[in-house]
Order: sequence, then C-alpha cells, then structure tokens
Amino acid sequence: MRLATWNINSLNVRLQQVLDWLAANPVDALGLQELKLVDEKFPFAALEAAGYHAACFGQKTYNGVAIVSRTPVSDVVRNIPGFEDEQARVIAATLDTPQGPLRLVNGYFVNGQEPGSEKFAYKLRWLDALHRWVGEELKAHPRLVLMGDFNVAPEDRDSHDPVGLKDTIHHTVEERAHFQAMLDLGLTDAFRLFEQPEKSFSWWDYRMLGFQKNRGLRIDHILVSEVLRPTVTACSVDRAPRKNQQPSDHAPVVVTLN
DNA sequence: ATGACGGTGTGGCACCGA
Repeated sequence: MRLATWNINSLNVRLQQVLDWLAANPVDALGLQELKLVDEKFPFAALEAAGYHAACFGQKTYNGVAIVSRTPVSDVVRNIPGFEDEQARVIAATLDTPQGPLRLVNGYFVNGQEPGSEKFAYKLRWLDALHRWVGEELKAHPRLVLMGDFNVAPEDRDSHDPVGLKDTIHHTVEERAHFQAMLDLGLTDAFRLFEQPEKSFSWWDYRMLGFQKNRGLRIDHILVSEVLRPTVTACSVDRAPRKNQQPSDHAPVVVTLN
C-alpha cells in the first residue's frame, strides 16, 4: 500500500499535474493541501475518471484539504473537533485495507508568518489542539497516519540554512517542540526510518532559483503510528513534479507500507 | 530591511504563502 501527501498550491491550476502524477504513481490514497477552491468546484468527476474517489474540505482562496483514494473512505472529520477554526485545514477519514481500517489525518498546518506575530500565536494554539485530538484519535484508531504540510522543519538537517534561518518561521524551538510532541504520542517520521540523500527537502521557494539551487526545507511529513511502523518499507520525496511547467512549490512525499 | 515568485480577488495593486 502506498500513501502520499502533496501541497499543490491551487487545485484549479494543477489538477492536470495531480492526474498525471496519479497515473504515474497509482497510490492508494493522496492527501492534498492548499486546494484554494470551494467544495462546489472540487473536480470529483475528473478524479473519478482516473479511478479515484475523494473527500474534500474546501475554502475560497486559501487553505482547503482533501483525501483522494482508490476506494471510498468513511468517518470523515473536517477540522479539529472542539477547536473553532474559520480555516479549512484538516480532513480525516478511514480507509479500508486488507490489513484492516487505516485512519488518515491530512493537515495543512498553519504557517505562522513570524515568531511573535498573531499568526504565530494561532499556529501554536492550532498545534496544541491538533496534538490533543490526534492523541484521542490514536486511542480509537491504532493504525493511524498523520500527513500533510506541517510547516515545520523538525531538525537542522531539514533546512538548507539552519544557521541563517535559526529561530525564524519553521525553525523555532516552539514549533520543533510541537513536532516532537507528536512523536511522543508514538508517531514516527517515516522519512527518517530510511537512509536519505543529504539536503532532502520537500519545498523550495519559487524565488531566487530556490529549486535549482536546492535551497529548500523539509516541511511535508508522513508520521505513522507504532503498530504501522514495522510495516513501512519505503519513504521518499518525489522531486519530479517540482520540475514541471508551473509547478507547485512543494513536492509529494510518498510512503510504502506492507 | 526589502524583494525576489506565484495564486487569488474585483484589481489597476494588495495580501498571503514559506
């Protein structure tokens, strides 16, 4: 079984890239972030023609998340229960697999703009709420995957310039502590279960030839629960779509499970 | 300190992202 996460930065602009990618990478489920469209404009028909179902949680202009899957999902939850939020950032659902139900939590984590800002405070509140809720979800669903655009570079090696960018957004002690708190729930960063190329990133700035110079961050992650961890056989970033015409600034991350 | 790219909106630029 293969799962993936991809921030596509407007599904309107990049639907064809998603379809092309799915044709080349027929994953069982794909978590999308930054749809930037409302549910009424979600391309269910085009995905269905490609052999995929979808559950979506859209919003105009900003945010928006979806789970695209080979088989229909159940028990869809939108945003974090108990956390008031005007922004569409989380969609969770259960995928039936031969090994049993698999709970998928797909998130577009808050960016936070700048430490000390109101948006940064929102990010920390949001991370708190997500942590509390994922802890509850894990009790109900031992087979759980938390994936998405975390907007956190967990370690210095996940940044092209950990010294110059020290204590800036994605790199702060607070954000990294929240990432660690997720791991402390029993989740494992699937990417780090395997040897990876140095300077492996999942996002590159559009500006200043960021991708060509590999000036990026690894901020898109797939975390697996304790019982899933032994079943993970591979995890990697697929840089290929970042070379497309009109690419998203993020690349997909893919995990393979037995 | 700022802007560099790119998407979106009802715009002639501003706002946001990371």
